[in-house]
Amino acid sequence: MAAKRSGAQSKRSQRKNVKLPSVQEPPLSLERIVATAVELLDAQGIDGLTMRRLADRLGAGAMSLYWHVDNKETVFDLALDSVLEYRGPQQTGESQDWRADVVHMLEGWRASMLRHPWSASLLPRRALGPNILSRLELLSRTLSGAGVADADLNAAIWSLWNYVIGATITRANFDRSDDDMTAAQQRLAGLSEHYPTIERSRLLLDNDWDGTFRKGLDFLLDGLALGTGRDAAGRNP
Amino acid sequence: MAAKRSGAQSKRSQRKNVKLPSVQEPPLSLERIVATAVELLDAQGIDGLTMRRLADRLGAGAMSLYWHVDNKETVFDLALDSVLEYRGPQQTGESQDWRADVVHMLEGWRASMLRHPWSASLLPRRALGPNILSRLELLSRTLSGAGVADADLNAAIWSLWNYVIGATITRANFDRSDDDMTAAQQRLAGLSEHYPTIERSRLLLDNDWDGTFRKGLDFLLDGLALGTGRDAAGRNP
DNA sequence: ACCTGAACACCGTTCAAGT
DNA sequence: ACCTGAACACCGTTCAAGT
Repeated sequence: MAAKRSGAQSKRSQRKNVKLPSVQEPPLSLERIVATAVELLDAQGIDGLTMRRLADRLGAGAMSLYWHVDNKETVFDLALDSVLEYRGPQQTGESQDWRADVVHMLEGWRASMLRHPWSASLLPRRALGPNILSRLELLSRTLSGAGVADADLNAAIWSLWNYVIGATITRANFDRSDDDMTAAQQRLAGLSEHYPTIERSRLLLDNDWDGTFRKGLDFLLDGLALGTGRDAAGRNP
Repeated sequence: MAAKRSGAQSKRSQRKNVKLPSVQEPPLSLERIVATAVELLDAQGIDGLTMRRLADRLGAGAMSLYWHVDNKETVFDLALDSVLEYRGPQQTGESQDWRADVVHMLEGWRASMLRHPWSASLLPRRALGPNILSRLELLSRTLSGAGVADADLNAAIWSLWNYVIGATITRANFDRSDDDMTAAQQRLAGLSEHYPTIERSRLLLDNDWDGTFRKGLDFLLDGLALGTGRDAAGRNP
């Protein structure tokens, strides 16, 4: 092994030694790259994904990835889409409970993203892949079938999108820095004259994330259901 | 269009020369650092903020910042909070239109973040600063005064939070890569057998962002208002 | 067709040193 | 008290070169 004599300890050469020659890696492929990228993201977070580190984990030379992939952005795109995998609604027949269908799909979507906490923050800044498009299509069809007026349809879909995205990003991030939250609440205790209401309701200590997600979703769906009966213009202030 | 595409020429030495000796910079201070960081973020986006670049723009040596600031994270925290500045509700007296108050505050919040498109994505992953806490406190008080039951209060607040965060992050990011959206819609055109509903409703071409934001917010507030009259448990499926 | 190391132009941060 | 350059351990990506 070419000991590179780097300035500090020979951590690098040690790493090289660990790669046993008997365990011969399968050849690189897009699938392996993407799967390993997801592993790395799950383990180290969004800043932990490094082209060099990824190649290392694949047992490949640092620059080999660039034959399979244009750049790092592409790796993010592929990893994200692979994690949002969605195989349509379970039953093809007509469901009579549109609301349950919507809740089911959105909770599943949220769960997928929480399994890979880096994914939610990534989603809004990438182009929409086929998997999220499928979810949007299902949402659209379900709401339309439930009686949401055409003029309201896009706003309805985006409002659900916004809600899910916002909830999941918030949860995924607070999850990682949990003490931030309790620290914030404790700071609040000292400032109860400034923030008496959220201090009293213990807003920042509420960690029934699933329940709160569902409850807020119900508010939103209540509002959507309200509109289904009547003309879209006829809402009274 | 500033020439972003500098091949390998003497950009660095040129930059140094530009710093005229006659213009003598005021001394470094937290305020100047934060203000310049916001400028830089506005101009170059979240990846454009670099400790070295920031110091350069301040006319200071690269490492001078570290005397005023612990690390880059701190710069982000301070820049974010400075952008969310909030001076409470306009009038101290009781308002009789809680709904207008909520809409007003949330639209202002969103507008602040859209003026600094990097801020929305940053917000959920940082500790909550005093400015957002003020907004949450106001929200809490207003909803409570409007008759939202204590048991529903936190879910109500978080649902509005989620909605605003999700909407603003989505908008800020689609804004920056506008062609992604039309590209996606054009891809859709070729795949109309897969996504007929969102193809028909032109979901991805709807760029009345403000109107859609308001409409979805109204759905959510409709749902919240629904719950105010009666017991929280008495919602029929 | 597939993989590689060297090299370039960057990063954030530490540290000893300057005024 | 405030600022600095050199240095370290990293980055993403290009390129010429290897098989």
